[in-house]
Amino acid sequence: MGLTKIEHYTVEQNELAVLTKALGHPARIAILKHLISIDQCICGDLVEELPLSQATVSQHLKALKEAKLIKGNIEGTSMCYCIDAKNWKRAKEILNQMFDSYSDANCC
Amino acid sequence: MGLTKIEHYTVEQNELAVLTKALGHPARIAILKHLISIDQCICGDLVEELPLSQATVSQHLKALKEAKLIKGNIEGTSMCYCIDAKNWKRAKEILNQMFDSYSDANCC
DNA sequence: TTTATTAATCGTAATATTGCTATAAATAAC
DNA sequence: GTTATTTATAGCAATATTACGATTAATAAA
Repeated sequence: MGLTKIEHYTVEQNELAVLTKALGHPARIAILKHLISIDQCICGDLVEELPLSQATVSQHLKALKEAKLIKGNIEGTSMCYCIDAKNWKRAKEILNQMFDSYSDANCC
Repeated sequence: MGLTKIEHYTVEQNELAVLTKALGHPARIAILKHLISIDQCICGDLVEELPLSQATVSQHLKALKEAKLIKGNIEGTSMCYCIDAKNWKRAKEILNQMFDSYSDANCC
């Protein structure tokens, strides 16, 4: 089928899944790390950083934007993509909430 | 194509991508949360918890196992799936390493 | 106005994922 | 041995993802 029935899960579960799914590609990880390392960015730069075509990089940027991990501002003739500070923090929080809800089990 | 060329990225980037990709489905998030909440588990229980068939749950468990987020031990006639404590900690660490490498940019 | 530059989108193809039913394999209970 | 129980796997169909080249749209430069 290939169709995830999101209505069967909680809002929280879907939020975490959407977030991690957006992170789940090395190119998108690479984009985020690059954005972090240089503090700001335009897409042209990224295409040179990545082993991908301009169209593919644009698609990955769109995915990151939809997950609100980055935001894009028009900067004259090009786009300035940046980490979305607010949602970056929230992403970290909800992930750590999950990680921290586990404390060594007494089984296995 | 649908084929990610992992050889074009760093080991670190691929590790993060593999981890987050494994987390990127609400059913797998739900499985992890359930495992955490009850400290131990057998698959039979899970099938009743989730809106999925036994076969599909088994597949998701396999994905989580391959990402080393959980481990399965044979427990008599059934399987005992648990959070993989060591790798759970590592997962948290490498994700936080990324999250913490960002500190509010001075752009946008 | 014409010509670059930049980034998004369209169309396409290959591969992956999701999910099911049916089946297999392994053990436990009878 | 036969029959349940439990989990994994095979096989299949539908949808999603990844990636590309080509095109579009918008602005800047000439």
